[in-house]
Amino acid sequence: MDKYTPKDIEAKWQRAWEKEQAFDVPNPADPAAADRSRKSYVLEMLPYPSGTLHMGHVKNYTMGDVIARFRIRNGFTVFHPMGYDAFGLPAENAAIKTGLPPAELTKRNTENIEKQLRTLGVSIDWTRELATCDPEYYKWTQYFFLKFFERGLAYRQEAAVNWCPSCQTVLANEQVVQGACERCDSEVETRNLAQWFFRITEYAERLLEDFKLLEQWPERVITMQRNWIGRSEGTEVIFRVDELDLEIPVFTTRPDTLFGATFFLLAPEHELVDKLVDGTEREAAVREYVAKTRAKSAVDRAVTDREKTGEFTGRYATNPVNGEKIPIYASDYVLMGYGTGAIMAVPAHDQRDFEFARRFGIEVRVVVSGKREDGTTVGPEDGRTMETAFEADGTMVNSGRFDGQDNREGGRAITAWLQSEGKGRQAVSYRLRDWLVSRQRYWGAPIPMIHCDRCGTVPVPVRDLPVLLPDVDDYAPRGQSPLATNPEFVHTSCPACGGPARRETDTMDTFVDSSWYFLRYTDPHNDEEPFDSAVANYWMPVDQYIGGVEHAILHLMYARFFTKVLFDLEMVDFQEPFTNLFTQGMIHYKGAKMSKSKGNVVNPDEHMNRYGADTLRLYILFIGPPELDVEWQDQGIEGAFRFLGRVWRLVNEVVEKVEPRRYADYANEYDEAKRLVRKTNRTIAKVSADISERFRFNTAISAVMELVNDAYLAKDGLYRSEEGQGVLRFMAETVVKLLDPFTPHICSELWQRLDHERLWQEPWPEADERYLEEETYELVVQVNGKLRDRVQVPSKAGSEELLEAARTSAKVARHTEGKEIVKEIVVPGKLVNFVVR
RNA sequence: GCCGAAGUGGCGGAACUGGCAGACGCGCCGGACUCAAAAUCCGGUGGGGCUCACCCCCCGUGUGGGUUCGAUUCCCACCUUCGGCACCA
Repeated sequence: MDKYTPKDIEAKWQRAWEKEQAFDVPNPADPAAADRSRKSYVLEMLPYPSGTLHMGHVKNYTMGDVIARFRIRNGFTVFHPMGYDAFGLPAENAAIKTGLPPAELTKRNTENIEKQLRTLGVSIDWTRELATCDPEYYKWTQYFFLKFFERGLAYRQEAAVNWCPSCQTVLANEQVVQGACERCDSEVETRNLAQWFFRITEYAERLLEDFKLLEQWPERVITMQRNWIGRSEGTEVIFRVDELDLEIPVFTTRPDTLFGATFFLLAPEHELVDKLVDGTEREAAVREYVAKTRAKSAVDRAVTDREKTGEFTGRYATNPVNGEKIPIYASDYVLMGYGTGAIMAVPAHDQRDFEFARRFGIEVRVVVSGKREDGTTVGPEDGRTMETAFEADGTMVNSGRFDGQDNREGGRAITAWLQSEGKGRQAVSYRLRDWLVSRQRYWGAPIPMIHCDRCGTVPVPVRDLPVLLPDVDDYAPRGQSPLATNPEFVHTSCPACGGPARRETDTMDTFVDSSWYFLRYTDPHNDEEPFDSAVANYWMPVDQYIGGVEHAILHLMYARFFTKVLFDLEMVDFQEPFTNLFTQGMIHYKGAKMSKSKGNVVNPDEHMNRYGADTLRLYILFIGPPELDVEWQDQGIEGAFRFLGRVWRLVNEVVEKVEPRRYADYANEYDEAKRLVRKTNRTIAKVSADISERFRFNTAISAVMELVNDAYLAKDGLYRSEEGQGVLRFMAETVVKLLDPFTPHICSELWQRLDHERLWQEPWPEADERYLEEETYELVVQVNGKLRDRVQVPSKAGSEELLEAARTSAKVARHTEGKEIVKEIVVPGKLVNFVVR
């Protein structure tokens, strides 16, 4: 018998798959009429080509490959494409360091990644490969930008935005983590800049609503998105500044406390702040406060336990419900980005307002009385003495004609009254903000807009797309896009009036690129349009999407948003891009997540060289449940390799000792043989269920290991009879068939040696019902819930029979002797329990 | 602070609807093969106790309670770890 040499075997079968175009799936001739019931779109999140694959990628693509191969063999037409999220900062930063153009560097990296993916043996339709940095691709990204612009969904506005001083670019809210840049961890600053936004807030309600279409999404991903969108219901109340004849709306979730508003706050950035203090004696102090706030970093400002600060504007707002005039302050605990940037402050019933009021000596007026959690009560006169705000529900007091009402009901009544008076209305507020998509960096898709002094901001006509990314000499970020340094790029003529004009020099956030790539796969070479709708409607939505949970909000929410816009544009006929989502856990090493900075990275290439792709694939799935974080163990992979060696020797021995195509009729087998037939069938059932139902690859693999272990123990006896040999051949073929999705190379090789061909097309085995049931089983016998004995009983035995069998056990008798049996519990198929006293 | 997930041998992890805790793998121990080693094959391996040949008993799934004939599984409280959000009015 020859040795198991993964290198040769893997190269051999990778060549075979390529030559046979085993995984290429053409589009149907008439996609609109084609039957969609047997198609399956299996997709893993596309990699960012950062040089080499890491273990997370290996896990991701192996999992996708198992699903894809399993579905192919279950008769599905599996659509399984691959591409590269090739724009982005790292390539640009590397370019700055090495001087190599990002395009060149990226090309080199994508080629390397492709090679690695092929070495890993994933079943990809390579004819559909794409890179988001190719002009043939980003032409259409720009096209969508124009479509969004047409619909008013893309707009440019000056706003306080997140600025990363190290990346020298603005960032979307989603890319700021705890006040720091998601990429480089630098503290993010706030700057007022004119930037491009996508109006994702307009889709907030639909993004929430359509969670109901996503039954197979992990609950936590949905929860994270739901929290991010942050819908809250409340009331908009209009306060007036009579002196200046101004109206300032505020949003509140507690209209019931309106009578308790004793002051009014504006975010320091609020545009009205200027107006309120202009030319007054408070002007200097307020302006200084505003300036101080602006200088504060996002991190500092987010600290919640620092003392409340603010500055009186000298103006008063009129409370619509009682005509009371309350002082207006500017304070930095009011955020410009949420609600209206202004709030009514009710210190008695909001802890933050309470702290502010105590500090500034403002009246605290209780308008809801009730019981605190600690049992003490808060009454109408307690405003002066209370030490914390009372935020719970109760009865309304100090609230004029609403006194005595339950506060929730009273809140509704107040809202209704405001509405009838034209002084307020029911309102919904979202935490979600519009998606900031412009970046002051080089390596991205140029935003296809032109600034003309006469016509304003004008879109580039579709026929002029793509707006090609020009060459520049210097990629270094200097606070404006490097594209601005290329005069030939910047200077152009206005598409509207023909006069001289300047191109927009910002590029798009790379999350725009990855918000529609799954659609381009369906029609990747179309140069007339981004994709043919009928073709996209045929393959989409993605039946199974697999990726890291780190994209729970960013990519997954943006892609959902994009799909909904495309639905509204009537380019697709579905509202959600990914029907099922599986989020994989991370691989830890030495107690921490693998990262270059920690120096605990395990390089997949090394292991592929040493043990082969099959071993790596097998181990990475065997290591633990795919959705959880797991710990990489260096010696563990050795075990996976040993197991494949065991399979190799077992199957080859069967090939040598058993004539081809010898199968026995197992119906009348002797015990030894029958046992292995049963085990084989049970393994088929277990592996099939584990793969299809819960992605439990680890237990599927261990089931095959058990079968192989049993086979080793039984084989020497079985070789001696023809029937036994038939059973062994059946076992060997089954092992190869079941293992194929995990370790396709060695399985294809063994399948060939078993005198068959094209395992990847072989129908998935089905368990024979007749062999799933045993004739007898081990009945557990307990006394008072404690295990005392096990007895063999016939499978068909009834309760009486089981009790009888249990009673005859000597071990049981020892524990029941001299005691009274008060109860007998019989669970057929499982156990008998005697309760004694 | 709020929301969510998870705590099981020396380690990674099993246990489907409440019914044999520790499957499978790693590591370790022992045996076979060998001049020897590696590889391979076979066996053992949660802790403690005992009048310890594998007979038997007790304890044991983060902690403390509860429901139940019976709880890793359900309920309550708490502790720890990880992830998300965090002055959102």
